Amino acid sequence: MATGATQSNGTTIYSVAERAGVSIASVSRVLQGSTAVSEKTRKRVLDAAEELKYVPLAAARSLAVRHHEAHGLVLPELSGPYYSELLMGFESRAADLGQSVVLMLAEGKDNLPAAVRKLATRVDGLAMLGSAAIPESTVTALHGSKPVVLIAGDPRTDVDTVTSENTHSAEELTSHVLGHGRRTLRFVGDPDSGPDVRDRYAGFLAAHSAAGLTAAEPLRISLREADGTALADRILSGDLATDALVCANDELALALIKRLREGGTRVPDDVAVVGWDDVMTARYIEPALTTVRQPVRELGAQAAERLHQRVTGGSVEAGPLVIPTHLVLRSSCGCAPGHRPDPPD
Amino acid sequence: MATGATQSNGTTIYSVAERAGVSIASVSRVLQGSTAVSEKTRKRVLDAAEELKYVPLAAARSLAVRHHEAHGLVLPELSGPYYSELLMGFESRAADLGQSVVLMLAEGKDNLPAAVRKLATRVDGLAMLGSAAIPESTVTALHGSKPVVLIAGDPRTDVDTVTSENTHSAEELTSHVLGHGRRTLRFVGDPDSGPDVRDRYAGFLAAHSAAGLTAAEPLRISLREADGTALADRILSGDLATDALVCANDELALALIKRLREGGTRVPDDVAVVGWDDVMTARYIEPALTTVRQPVRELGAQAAERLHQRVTGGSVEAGPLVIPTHLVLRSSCGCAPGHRPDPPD
DNA sequence: GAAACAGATGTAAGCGCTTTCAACGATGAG
DNA sequence: CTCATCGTTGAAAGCGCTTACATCTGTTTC
Repeated sequence: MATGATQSNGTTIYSVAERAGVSIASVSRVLQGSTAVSEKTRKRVLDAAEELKYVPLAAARSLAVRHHEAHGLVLPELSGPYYSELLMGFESRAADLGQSVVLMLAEGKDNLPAAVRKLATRVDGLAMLGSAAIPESTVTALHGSKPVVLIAGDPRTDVDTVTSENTHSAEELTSHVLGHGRRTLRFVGDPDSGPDVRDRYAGFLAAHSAAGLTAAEPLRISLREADGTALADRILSGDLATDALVCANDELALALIKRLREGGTRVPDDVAVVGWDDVMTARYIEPALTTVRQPVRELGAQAAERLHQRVTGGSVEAGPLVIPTHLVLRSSCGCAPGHRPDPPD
Repeated sequence: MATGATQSNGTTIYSVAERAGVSIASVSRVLQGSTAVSEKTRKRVLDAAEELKYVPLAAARSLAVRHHEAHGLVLPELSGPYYSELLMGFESRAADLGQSVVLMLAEGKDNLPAAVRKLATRVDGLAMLGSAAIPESTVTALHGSKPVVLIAGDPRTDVDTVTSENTHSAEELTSHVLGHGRRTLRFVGDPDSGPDVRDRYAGFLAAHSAAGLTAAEPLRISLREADGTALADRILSGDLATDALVCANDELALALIKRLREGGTRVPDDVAVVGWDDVMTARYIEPALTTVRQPVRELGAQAAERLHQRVTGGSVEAGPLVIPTHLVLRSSCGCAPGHRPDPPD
């Protein structure tokens, strides 16, 4: 490593052509595996490329063919399993479709719109999380020049959207808790913080009406651990009467359970707690967390797929795409432990 | 959405120039914020670009300036917090340096070397995890044409490497467990599965020699939950005598604790269990897991930084980079609960 | 008032690749 | 033997952008 011997060696399609004793057109042809090329030429080109350690310049190809063969993906951040799963699904499908993925994390960018615009510069289309805090104006502006798909945002008709089902599962979950005889349920999370939480709250409400009950106001806190812990303290102090907490995500539910038990409250006996997402910890905590499993990976894959359809202009099955979720009953809701086996991963 | 109204509108630097009544050179200049341009021209260009919804084509710029302004990153996959953290660190630093990141996940690619070569085509340099299963030959071949940095692999001198400290912390951790009076420790994980595990096992060994003890053979299983559970069953069956398990990662430790306790074994009383990584669940499980915290995010950031130095050919502080780790003592090792507060996140 | 200069702008030459089109040689049919 | 045909190949024209370099205008200086 004494000398920076590494850098991009300046071999181009010309060097290869020369070495192989053919024209650049032929080199291009064999490298693209495209049109007919004689076996002899093919071999000579391949050998030359090998010897020269030729690495094509994607930019040049992109320029010539006028597309990037890359999808952009904007996520808020990556903590927790949710975004990771989504990303895995997206990357995997994108790769299957021959697309690279260039990733951008919103967190920490001081000028998000600018960052997104820059991203748009090098991809054929981009997918972004509804929660990534991209200004609406930026979204529509982009959408004016490149295909955009929104993930887990509000279904809408002017832009492609891919979301997972919220309201129905939330209603089902809430009804289940009600079925355990609980009556003073509280929804934990701020319905105004985003479409997901809003819809889950709507399901919470719906379950109450269906049972002829009226639901209490939501406990509007952020979806982070610290806020859950603080809320648990309020409950422990007797400040807040409840026998079941329906949380907008698992992180909150987990924090609540942990602190509540530390404070001597029995879960689920004194207060049941249910979450949303089915993160790994949900299975490990005592009591195991009843929650809702989202097919997050599938969500990502669908987004990549949809985007690709738009980019290639192929058959565009329009309309918002909604992916179903399902309940995972464990014991934190009041079900007997071992009541049902965990579904396989 | 009736018509695919969306696609890449064909506005180029020429359209903008025409609209603004200036030359393309001027447009380029204001868009790059480069050379002096009169205030008047600047405004006209900006307005024109705005009206035309102009989105530059990164490929054209890349071709002209002869670099991509992008870093490639190859990870094995994304489950668990480790790779996510790494990725966040990498993306964040890369963004600070003005680089896009194009991500590739090794998992599921049938032809990895080909995929990596394709990636190399569109970035200025690439970072990859030592554990991503890239054939050595591919690495060196790539390294011949673009800067490469290896993350969490073996420190080496022919390629840049960024790793976190393993052996020393493992020794410290093991000594700590020994200090609790445990004597039949078992190391859980396969030292041959990669440099990380190998080095942790080396520390395990070192601690034993330092105490004048001889260590038992490692329990060679994969780092996944299922294997941990299976191992716990073996222990429960009395098949394996041990009073402390030093696990190669948290996932294993967690699975072990869970199953062991389900089986009636007390942790840490009957058998202590410690892990590595400090994943989120480590704090939630009962008993809270003693483990080693890796500055994973920093690892990613350093990789991005190092790569960028290589790419720009700037001052190349050569040599492998090793980032320190530190013990997080909780109660699964035998320390009294509440023994020490969790460090803040 | 002319010369010298500085700032702003335009002209044009690539950057490395794909792809159309024409040219070529070899082959088979008539 | 000639002509059409076919499979291969090469020449060359871009793709949209950056950036020397040349040009032009308006100042400043003596």
